[in-house]
Amino acid sequence: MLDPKFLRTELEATAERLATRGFILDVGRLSQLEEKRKSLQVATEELQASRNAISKSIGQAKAKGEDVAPIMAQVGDLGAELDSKKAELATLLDELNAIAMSVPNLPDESAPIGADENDNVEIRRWGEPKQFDFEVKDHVDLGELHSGLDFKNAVKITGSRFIVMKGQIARMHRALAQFMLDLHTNEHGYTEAYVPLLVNEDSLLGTGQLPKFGEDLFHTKPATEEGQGLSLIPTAEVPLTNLARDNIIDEDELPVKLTAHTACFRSEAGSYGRDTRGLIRQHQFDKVELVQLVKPEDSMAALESLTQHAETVLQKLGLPYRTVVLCTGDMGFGAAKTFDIEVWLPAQNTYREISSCSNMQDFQARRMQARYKAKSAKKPALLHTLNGSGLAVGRTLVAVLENYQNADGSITVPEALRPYMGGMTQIG
RNA sequence: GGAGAGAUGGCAGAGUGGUCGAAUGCACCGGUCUUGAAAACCGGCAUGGGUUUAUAGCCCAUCUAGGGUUCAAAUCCCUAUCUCUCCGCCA
Repeated sequence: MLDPKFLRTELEATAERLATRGFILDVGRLSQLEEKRKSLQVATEELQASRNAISKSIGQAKAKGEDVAPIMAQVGDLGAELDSKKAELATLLDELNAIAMSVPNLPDESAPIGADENDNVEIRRWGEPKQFDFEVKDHVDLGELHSGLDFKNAVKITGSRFIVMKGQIARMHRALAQFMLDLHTNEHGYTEAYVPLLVNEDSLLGTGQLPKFGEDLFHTKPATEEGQGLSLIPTAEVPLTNLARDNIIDEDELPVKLTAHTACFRSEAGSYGRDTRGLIRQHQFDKVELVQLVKPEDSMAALESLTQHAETVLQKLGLPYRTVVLCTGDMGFGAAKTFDIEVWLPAQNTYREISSCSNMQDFQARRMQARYKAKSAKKPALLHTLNGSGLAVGRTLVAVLENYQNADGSITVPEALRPYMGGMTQIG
């Protein structure tokens, strides 16, 4: 949620900045509603003030044993008038709030302006894609070769875009998650967390999945007036960031750095036919998430370090990657600035997204009322929140299988992973 | 699943219809005292919103949440959520 002041006092400038990300703000409607709100709210509050004053004088008169009938007469139909004004105001505020909750974050000045992913800007590369002197297999073929990836049974048990893993492949998947968690907790200063995989609507509103993107989620109940029940998390960003909801954190405790390994669930509505082969796009996948809660002045530096933390995973695994900064048109709803990390996939002969690291600034914090108290400050101020994948475990498995394959179809185990696989150096 | 009790400021905890946004204690901030600290004493200390040049004043709202009764609700009624105790069940 943007600072409501932007929508009141800097409406035109705000609309222009939002347009760079392809969001059209209905300036006319908004200023019209805002004007109405102002007069209606003032009128309502004045009515309330006079009602309060009269009620108070009734109380005082009664205490003195005076006759309250004349004062009671003053009340007249104040109540009815107040009720109708209140109801009118509530409707108006609901409408304004619905708009406010649906407006995406303002892009940071440093985000390149562009329309879509073609306008993203590569900022660095690490590692050289390995040259293979044989025809490379993709991870689906490699997985089947080792009886490790079983798409058929997943379809039988559940449906498409699910996976059954077995044997050494399943073990490598587990090893990857363990390796990532240990790296982030031991070397990058994150605190490991175990969190619920089902969350309530307040949490989803807080991080921005709701109200606009409910169809991307799995809900435990069909959506009704009463709600949609609990929802499966699309990312651990939701429970981790919501830990700060309605909290005032002491300045001394910042930055808060949290990591969690969870399953993530996405309905992938509207992505029919995209990445249908393999593990790239699943309804259920594992991810190690990184979340930071920081002071506003620290958030851009925190985004750089958080991105480095994610990149370190790929470096330790020896997987070539590149990092791009997303243009304004390609950023997520709540992000002010985002770096995507893309890992080299030899079978696709391209770099594919394996992590997305974003600075949400105070966008989520405002929705969640996640604040901190500085010693010098009189009042608590909104935190800045950041999150990133460190990394998507399934996609990392894909990258390891494809990048570490040998001519005979065997897979060399990356050195960093061996301690987590009982010292094993090769699969198959 | 059954029976009962409860939810108040950062924390603890008073308050059962009318100057209650809320006693008191702790914590916190400032001051006096002290070489310094502690103790003691004095003072301050909720949040959101509106209006406004103003983090000045004034006003509105908030005692888990949502409804209701009333001129007036922390206080009475209804519903939901959560917590605790006992019983049952259970990894």
